[in-house]
Amino acid sequence: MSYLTTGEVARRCQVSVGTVKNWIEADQLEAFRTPGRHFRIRASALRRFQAAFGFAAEPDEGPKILVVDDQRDFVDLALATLKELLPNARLEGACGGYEALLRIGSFQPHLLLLDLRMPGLDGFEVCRRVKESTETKGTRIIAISGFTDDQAEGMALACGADAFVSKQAGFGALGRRVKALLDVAIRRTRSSRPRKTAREGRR
Amino acid sequence: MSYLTTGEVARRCQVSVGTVKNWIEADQLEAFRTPGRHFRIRASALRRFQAAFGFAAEPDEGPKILVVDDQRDFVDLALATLKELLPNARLEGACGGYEALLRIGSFQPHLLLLDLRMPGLDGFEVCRRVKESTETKGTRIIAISGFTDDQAEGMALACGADAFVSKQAGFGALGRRVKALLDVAIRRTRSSRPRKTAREGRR
DNA sequence: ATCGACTAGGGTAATTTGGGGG
DNA sequence: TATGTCCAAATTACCCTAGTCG
Repeated sequence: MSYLTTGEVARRCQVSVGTVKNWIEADQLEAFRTPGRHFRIRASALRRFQAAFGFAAEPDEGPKILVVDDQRDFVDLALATLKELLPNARLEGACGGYEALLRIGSFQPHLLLLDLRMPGLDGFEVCRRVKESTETKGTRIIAISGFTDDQAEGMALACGADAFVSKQAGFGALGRRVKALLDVAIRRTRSSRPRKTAREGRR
Repeated sequence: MSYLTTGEVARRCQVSVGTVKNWIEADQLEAFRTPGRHFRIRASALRRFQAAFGFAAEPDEGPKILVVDDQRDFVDLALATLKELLPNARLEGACGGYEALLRIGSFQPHLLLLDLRMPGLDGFEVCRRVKESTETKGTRIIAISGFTDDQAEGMALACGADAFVSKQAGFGALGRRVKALLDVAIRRTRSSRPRKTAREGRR
């Protein structure tokens, strides 16, 4: 959360990396360098920059959270509970791994609550795929398991999960994890400008 | 797609860039500037503008087609070929079943060209899931197989595919199928001519 | 020490700006 | 009044290789 690279700034401002470097060289954006001459930008410096140039972020509509479990009961329960904990969050649910992938694409959540043990496409695989795709790799993932299963935790983290919580820990613990990770997930942009835009402008 | 340039707005509204700048200067369209004084328009601001001035909210964008195969070679080939057959279609590709599900969610194509034989998550399963979800069940699917495999055709149709084409039939046959199904998937496709700036980025 | 992912730096191409005038 | 067009200069995007990060 504290220091950003030029690429991360570029994604947030929807601009190329070279442009960010121009801004830095023109002293419009404050930055310092690592010993290897790579730039680092403080989050506070970026906020000042954005404020100065009207690069206001989208009116924040609140974080998006997707709950995934093969049991619809648990999904409903989690959605209801989270709605109280995070009144301005946008919540959706998916039942099973296949539906999860489809919905991740359409909903583009900041955070995923992902049950590991699901028939068919399980949480480990979902985790791997989400972190593999450049479009969705910024999505934070909290892996959930109903078992006290040390192996599950290790495997989930190996698949790219950002945290692991057992269902036995209760929603209090889960909620705290969610809040902690949301701070990171919102900042870490999911770049939505992969295209070489503007040239293929047709219609 | 949160920030747009003047050129992108101009294309969407079918006016020239200068006109867009006039709108901005007249405070009819909200915008901010990059440090280099280039304008950026928030997508939400453009929506407000279009609503306020009764701008047609771009009904005619052309069909969206997603090509799915585990071999990137085939995906590239299909995209290049379809680009000629359907100049105003928006084309994207996905490599493998998992990436396909994610991209179906985000791209929301009208039509899917789906290879059946893929390692991991195969085309049959993708087919089933797409037709199962209420959000995506309207997506038309052309199943593709490299084998002359009568079983594949029957299985694909059982999984919900709308058509089956063997790779041996060639792109001509595939293209005809695509056009036929697109008419069903989209009611009308108004062809709008790009202005004289039709330019291909090649190098 | 290896490895993948990312960055710096530069050179070039493409787009945008702003103004003046159809 | 609103919009389309022409222009030079500025800004931004894209491409490459060597080097850094973790």
